Amino acid sequence: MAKTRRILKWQRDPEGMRLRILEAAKAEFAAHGLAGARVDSIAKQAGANKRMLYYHVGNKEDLYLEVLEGAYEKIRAEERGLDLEHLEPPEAIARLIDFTWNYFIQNPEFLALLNTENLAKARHLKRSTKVKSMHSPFVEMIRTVVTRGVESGDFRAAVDPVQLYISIAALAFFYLSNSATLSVIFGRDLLSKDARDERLEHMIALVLAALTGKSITALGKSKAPKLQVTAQQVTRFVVPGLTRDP
Amino acid sequence: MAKTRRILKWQRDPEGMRLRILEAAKAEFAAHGLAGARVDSIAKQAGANKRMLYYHVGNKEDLYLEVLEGAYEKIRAEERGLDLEHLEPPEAIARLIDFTWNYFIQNPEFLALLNTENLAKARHLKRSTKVKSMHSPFVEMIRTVVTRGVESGDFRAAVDPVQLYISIAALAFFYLSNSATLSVIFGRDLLSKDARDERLEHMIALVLAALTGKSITALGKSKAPKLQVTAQQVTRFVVPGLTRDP
DNA sequence: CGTGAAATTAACCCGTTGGATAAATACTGT
DNA sequence: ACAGTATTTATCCAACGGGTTAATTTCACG
Repeated sequence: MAKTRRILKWQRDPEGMRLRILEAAKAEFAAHGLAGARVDSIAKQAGANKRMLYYHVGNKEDLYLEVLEGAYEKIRAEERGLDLEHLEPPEAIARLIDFTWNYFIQNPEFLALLNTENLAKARHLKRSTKVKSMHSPFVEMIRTVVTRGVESGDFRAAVDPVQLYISIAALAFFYLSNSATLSVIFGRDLLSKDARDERLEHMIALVLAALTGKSITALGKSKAPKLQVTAQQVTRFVVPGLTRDP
Repeated sequence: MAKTRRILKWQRDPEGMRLRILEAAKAEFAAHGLAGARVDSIAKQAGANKRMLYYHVGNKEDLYLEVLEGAYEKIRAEERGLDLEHLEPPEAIARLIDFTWNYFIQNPEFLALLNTENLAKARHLKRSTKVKSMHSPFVEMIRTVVTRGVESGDFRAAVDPVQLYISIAALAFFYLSNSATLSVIFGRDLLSKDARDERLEHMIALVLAALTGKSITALGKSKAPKLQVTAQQVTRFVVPGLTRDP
């Protein structure tokens, strides 16, 4: 026949479409922020029509909130998979730092989304019951690790787990989130493989030195020999596929 | 006469106008980011007309870059005023942390502007010869302080001054820049006076403990007496409000 | 004074953008 | 097959927002 046989034009795929929309939205919001994101751009990137966004998710802000919630869900899920219970306290902390670092490296949109939400003074997050109920397991993990460390004598002093958690996140987050401006200021590429390795080593050395009182190498001077837990060991242990973009 | 005597409508003030425009632009860009900022809003906030922005500065991006450069100029100027040469190494580091912390607290727009610029992958900063020539004096200050500290025995090991500089900035920057989302997540106000004091103490304790090897109180437990604090005590002391909201 | 440049205002232009409407097409169950 | 609903497409639009044009007013200087 002439009219019906014009090749199938499209097929239904609600879930798939929804996922593609959210994925595209995540990329767009991460790249341009909330105000800078373009709804049409998200639609095109999702291989869809703008109308689809409103049909499947809602308006721009709904879309944004859903993306944000998804981002928190994802990191919380991965956090739960990291059990530090069976490790010696210093190794547990090193592992925690290593995880945080690599998660941020592999999920740069997460950093951008958090910055965007903070620019908005967490306006959306406050309205999200979902996110507020997703507690990070890290605080409790850290608390028990620190307690164990103090009791075993590995650590000299106790730390508020929330402060430590924030500090570990800070050391990694700031470096990566601000790598663009910092690279310009310092005139060197902070995202090169060497620079990243050096940074990870420095962070682990700094925190462990503070906690244990033992000097770990030279506070993160790269190619250092392997006394105690070196960053290389940990890195090799946790992160096989660290390489990044072209 | 009826027509000429209608009270003076406006007076000339080029420099003043320019300053008010830049001040208003700083506030607007800091509050909404580059894409979210509204040119009309800046004009109104400056007590001016939109046309004035273009007359005195240039288009939106010129305006933004000028604001950004001004922000860097300001912090660099204050940094230069801080001489750490005559202080004992540990005190110099503590002073540096204290300065960074308080500067960030008193200039929150600076944090927002940096985040905005990083979202733009430092696109504007790269084009700014002005900023690229404004090196922070801190890196060299830190280098000499660390060297002195190692020689005097105050510090156990040398650190890359750039890494240390970034780490100090990170500990303060992340906490403040992300205080909105963190406050929601942890269910407590991280910007209260007590919380801020506690944070400052923690940062100083963390860095100095790592550098000197000596345990400074209990890694930043606030009003705590100088007895070695046990984990239980810390837990009880720090975590009263860890339970989550409604 | 009065005149010309500098500073400021008022009004308009026009592409963009978030959002809405309505029509078309694919599936599902019967 | 067929009806009814779920999904998708094709347009449309009113508001917004950056930028411009042109007219108006102030002031320094002769």
